[in-house]
Amino acid sequence: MMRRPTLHAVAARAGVSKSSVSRVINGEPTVAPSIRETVLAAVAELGYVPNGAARNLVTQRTNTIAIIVSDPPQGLVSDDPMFAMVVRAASRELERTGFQVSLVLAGSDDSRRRVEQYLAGGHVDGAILVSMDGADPLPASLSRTGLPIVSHGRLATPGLMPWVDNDNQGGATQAVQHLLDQGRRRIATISGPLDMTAAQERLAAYRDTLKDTGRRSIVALGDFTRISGAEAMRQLLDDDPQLDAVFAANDLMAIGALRTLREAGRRVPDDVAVIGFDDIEAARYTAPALTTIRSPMTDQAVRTTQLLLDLLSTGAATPVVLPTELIVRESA
Amino acid sequence: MMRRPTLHAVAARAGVSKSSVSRVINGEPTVAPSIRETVLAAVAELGYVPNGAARNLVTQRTNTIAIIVSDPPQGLVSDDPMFAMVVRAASRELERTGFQVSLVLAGSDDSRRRVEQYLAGGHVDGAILVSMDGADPLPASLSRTGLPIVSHGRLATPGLMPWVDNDNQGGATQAVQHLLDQGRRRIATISGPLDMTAAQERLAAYRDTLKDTGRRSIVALGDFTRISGAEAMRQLLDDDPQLDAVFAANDLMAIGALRTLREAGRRVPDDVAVIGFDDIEAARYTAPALTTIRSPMTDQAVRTTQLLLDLLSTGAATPVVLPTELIVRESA
DNA sequence: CTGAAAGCGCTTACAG
DNA sequence: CTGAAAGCGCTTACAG
Repeated sequence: MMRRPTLHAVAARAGVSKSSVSRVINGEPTVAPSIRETVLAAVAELGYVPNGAARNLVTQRTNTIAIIVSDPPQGLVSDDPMFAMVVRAASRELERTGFQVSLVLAGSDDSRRRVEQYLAGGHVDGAILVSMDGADPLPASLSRTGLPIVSHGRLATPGLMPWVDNDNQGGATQAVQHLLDQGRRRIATISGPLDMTAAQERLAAYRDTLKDTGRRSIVALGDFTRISGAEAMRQLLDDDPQLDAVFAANDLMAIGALRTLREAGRRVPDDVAVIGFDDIEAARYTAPALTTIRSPMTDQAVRTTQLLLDLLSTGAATPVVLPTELIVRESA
Repeated sequence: MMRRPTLHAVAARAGVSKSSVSRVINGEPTVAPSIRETVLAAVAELGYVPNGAARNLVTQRTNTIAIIVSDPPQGLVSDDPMFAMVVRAASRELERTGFQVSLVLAGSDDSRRRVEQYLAGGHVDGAILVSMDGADPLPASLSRTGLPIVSHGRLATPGLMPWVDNDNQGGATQAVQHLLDQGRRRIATISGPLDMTAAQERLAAYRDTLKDTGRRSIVALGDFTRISGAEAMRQLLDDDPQLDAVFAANDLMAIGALRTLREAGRRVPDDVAVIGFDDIEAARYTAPALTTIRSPMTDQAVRTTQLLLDLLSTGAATPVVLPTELIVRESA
């Protein structure tokens, strides 16, 4: 493979100094038009493209941002539309501002260590962290690198870094209140894994809202996947055959619950009302269509990215909470 | 922000030469144990991490692989489980072998140009290309960079680079044959966008299989999204109210078709049989559960990655086709 | 406006 | 086994 042309080669070809070539390449205004022209011609002829590593080394910048997804072993990330949303929205946003995206999936302890090395090695200018697990050591260790980092989602430990999240508490309250307004009496919930802040907040709001009306909580645990929702629903039906409503902490689990209810011969919403959380695309295609809480996921990812950009430029940024919205369809 | 320690600082601290520090860092065996120890101690004390840019510059390697997703404006990628699968499987696989992943979403002409610059700039050692659109100029232009690149999915232009794909033709034939075996007489199809090779191959197999039995084709066009499947189904019902089966070229469109059929009061599979393609997770949760063709998406992504690794090490690699499997559930 | 020179932080022959 | 020196390909003060 032929070696790619360097700045030096371009300078020789154009008959000017390397400094001048560099200035033209970087669009500096202080270059005579005649020089600019010959340089540009030489660049085109040789097919010159600046070497990234050399540039990074001297400028101490990389123009790349890491998206770090702390993926628990069970694989939250795998099939969750959230993952694609975040990656896509963030990466579009970053591209618009001239950044490259480096994606890091950190699952094992081992890979977590590598992320730290990676950030410490100066490979990126900043990072977006997606870590839902409250027990995850990554946020703390990454924050110690001193690099600008923002979190997509509130962190269990406050003060580590700025974050953007949707209003989990408000959304869950809306959901349960909607069920209450419909006259539902035995309202169960399928919670997400309790080491995730989003799951904690949604469960707490469910509990508080019911408590205010003197009703008791009926809780089954899932892990935000469809299958876990189906299983939790089965358990709920065993525990309390009389229940007439379920609030699933996300749409995926609601979809699983819908399947179990169908298999058990319960009609939705006639026998049991079901409400989810997130308003993923699939919620419009379930039978019956899923009533849910819209959490602005794409928007959240965009805001997270913007927050990072702010942090990068001003050095300061404050958390933001995005409002949710009740979307009434057929299931409740 | 304090400047991070350099090799030089470690050498000074340990009282040895930079060469020795470098050797220890890189695990070279030709280092006296005593030196190794003092160096390691100094590294730990100072919290030294090698600078990536400097390393890349001198070694002419980056240890990073780009995953380039050529995302058409309509946003194939957005909500398609395929996207997450590929990114996830490839990135896990690459991490295991010590590579970083750089994710590039190339939609616009503008961003396509930037990808080329990025690759030409020596930022990565190789790339995985996900480009479904047969008219996409990216495969050709990227292949010209001379970098090792493999394609996830067969390319319209042969010979550009090695690829991995599932057996679209075989799978579609299985699907239509299954419908035929059930005694279905008017079998329609919802095709994917015809500039994508997967859609072309699936449609061609549908046509060929029907032609062999003297039946006529009934085709509606979608773009691989749920909504397009719902719309295509509506049109199909208008055009031919007598149809008794539909082969959707992917599961997402089949899910859309299911909704339209439900709204139109058609029972599935009694009135109309529906079969999809891909066997995404959601196919198990539709009502009725979706009969489909399993295309090993995760497997495909893993194989694509391995192919790239082969190419990187041996300089040669040949295309691979993965077999599909009929998964019979309730809808057909 | 232009060029010569220094330097970014590493690795790697080359002597010893 | 160890160290001094050159060099990877750029940018950026500094003179002129």
